[in-house]
This record gives sequence, structure tokens and C-alpha cells, in this order.
Amino acid sequence: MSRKNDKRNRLVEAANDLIYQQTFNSTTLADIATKAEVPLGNVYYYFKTKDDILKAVVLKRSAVLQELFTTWDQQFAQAKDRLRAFIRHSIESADTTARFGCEMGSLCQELGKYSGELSHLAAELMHKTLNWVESQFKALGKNEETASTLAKYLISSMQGVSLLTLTFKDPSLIQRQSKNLENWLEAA
Amino acid sequence: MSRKNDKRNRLVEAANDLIYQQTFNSTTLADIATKAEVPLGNVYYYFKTKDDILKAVVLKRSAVLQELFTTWDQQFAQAKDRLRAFIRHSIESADTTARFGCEMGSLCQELGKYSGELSHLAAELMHKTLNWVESQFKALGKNEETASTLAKYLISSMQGVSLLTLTFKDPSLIQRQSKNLENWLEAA
DNA sequence: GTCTATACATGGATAGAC
DNA sequence: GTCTATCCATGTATAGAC
Repeated sequence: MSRKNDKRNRLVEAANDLIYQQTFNSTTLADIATKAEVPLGNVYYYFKTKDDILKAVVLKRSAVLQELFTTWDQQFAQAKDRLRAFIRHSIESADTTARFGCEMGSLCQELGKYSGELSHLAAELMHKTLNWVESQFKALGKNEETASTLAKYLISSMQGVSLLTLTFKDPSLIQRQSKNLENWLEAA
Repeated sequence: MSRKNDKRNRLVEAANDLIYQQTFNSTTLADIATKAEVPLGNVYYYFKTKDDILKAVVLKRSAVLQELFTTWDQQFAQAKDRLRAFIRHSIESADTTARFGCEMGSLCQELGKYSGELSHLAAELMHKTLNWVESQFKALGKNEETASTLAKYLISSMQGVSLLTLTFKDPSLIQRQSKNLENWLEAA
């Protein structure tokens, strides 16, 4: 990988973290450049605008998500085990969720208020996630409509608890809920 | 009410709407002043800082919430009917939720990432809501712990669906979920 | 490809006339 | 109490030397 891509990657990585920890709107190009150890003016060689950085960040997140899903698909033969891995994954990030919220959820919340192109960006991440969960429920023998309903239920449950976790700075909320969702999954 | 309070109220009202529709961070004092039809410089006679406006907005929202709860407490003798009113209330705002998210939820999401005093501001609104719902479950004969669990479940469900509603710009998500929650409430 | 210097707009906040 | 003018910091983006 060329040095050029290395710098670009550092910028995307830094932007990803800062956007998560602060919100996109309040993250400045100076913040990103500093964290990536790239001079401010040089940022514009890699990205025409701040929005372009956001797009790159979302693309990156989408790829990370895809990788995660693919891993679980390969690692577990049973759809229930995959969904369990998905639920347990949220436990691992309980502490950071208590500090900054859900990475995907908070971006959807922020960009959802925008009008225009950026508005749909984060929605694609949510859509991807929803689709994967839905396909797992279909693999469990649920019909199209039921699978869709269950997927929305699971995702919205996790998103709701993530918000409470952030609001009250209490990671145990996610931990307890995950247990409940695992039981719910067993019965579903 | 004096003319002074009238102007102040207009500012708080305008700030409330704009903070909801845009986020606190991206709402400027000029925005607020314009919407309230108050000259920019005059804003500082009523509020020392932008943060102070936010505090006033949260206080106002807290009062509105209190009024809502008091109304339901008086209007319905049965706790189940009160909770039903609470659930149905979210249906009424489904369309605006699809555009801007949940008023309380989006503020909690944004301020939750802050450090310092502002971080706890929105949490108080959530806390107030949680407490009221919890007390209704207690009135239904649930013990302290069960009531707390059920309250968190109800609130987080609604918050999660609000986020999906915003993300996919689909008010019907709230409508369907509300039906489900009413059924759940019947069985609880 | 890289980086410094800087243009230009915006936003929070203040001074001070009325 | 009210409002205009303005200060000053910050933020996005560009020009142009290296």
C-alpha cells in the first residue's frame, strides 16, 4: 500500500473516531488533521470537502460491518448462533456506548435531521444491518414479513437501550438487556 | 405577563424548535433571534450565553412534560389507561419524528457526548419520564424492581423505534410499534 | 505530492449609543 | 430595556511555494 493511501487511511481513521466521539458537525478539519498527524492544508489533497471525509468514513464503516457479518456467517453454521454473536458484540462495546452512544445510531440521529445527500448516508449502514439480521431470521424459517418484524424489533431494542446507556452513563443497561434479548432469541 | 417575559418566551420557544429541528450545536444565536423576531444583540439581555438558552429550553420542556403527566394522572383513574395515553401520544408525533427524531431522544444523544454540565441536562428529562412510567407500573401492583425494568423496556422500545422512524423516514414504524406496545401493556 | 500562509465566512459575545 | 456596530476566535477552503 502506497504512502499516499496510508495518509488517507489515517485521516479516515481519525475522522471516524472523532465523528463518533463528538458528532460530525462539531468535528473540525483541524481536529482530524491533528489526530491523523497530517498538516491541515494537506487534507485537501485527499478530500475536496468535509462532506467527502464523512462519505469516506461511512464507506469504511460499511466495509467493517460487512466484514463482521461475513465472519459470523462463516464462523457459525446456525443462524441463531450468528444472531447471538451479534447481540453479544454489543456487550463488548458497552463501556464506549456509555460514553458516546452507538456508533451507527448516533450518526443516524445526527444525519437524519439533515436534508439532502448526507441524510441517506448513515441510513445505509442501518439498512445493511437490518438486512443481515433479517436474513438470519429467514434462515431460521421465518417468512419474509415475520423476519422483517423481528429484525426491526431486535435492532430498535438495541438502539433504544444504547440511548439509555449513554444518557445515564450506565453500561450495565446494555449488559442486562443483552441477556434478555438472548432469551428472547431462544424462544423466537 | 410583562413584555419582557414575552420576548424571553419567544426566544425560548424559537430555540426549542430550532434545537429540535437542527441540533443544539448547529443552531446559531442568529437563527434563534431571527425566528423570535428579536435583534441579535438583544438576546444577551435575556441570556448570558448560548448554554443558558439551552438550559431555559430544557426547563421549559421539563415543565411541558410535567403538565402532560399531571393531565394524564388526573384524566385517567387507571394506570393502564395513563400508560396507553403515553404510548398513543407518540403516534401523534410520528410525522415530525420521521423528520427530526424524538425531541427528548435526540437531545439526549447529542448532549450525552458532551462532558460537563450540559451532559446531564437532557438526562433529567429522560429521568423524569422514566420515573413517571415507573410509578404507573407500581400502581399496577408491580414491585420496585419489576416496575423499573418494565419502564426501561417501554421507554427504550419507543426510543429505538423513533430512531428507525427518523432513519428511514417512515412514520408507520411508530404506528405499528405503538399497537404492539399496547398489546404488550395489556398482558403486562 | 506536501505543507505554509492566508483568504473569507460565520458565530459567540461585548461596547456603548439611545 | 433596546438595538447597532463591531470585536475576536474559529472553521472551511484556497493559493501557491517547495
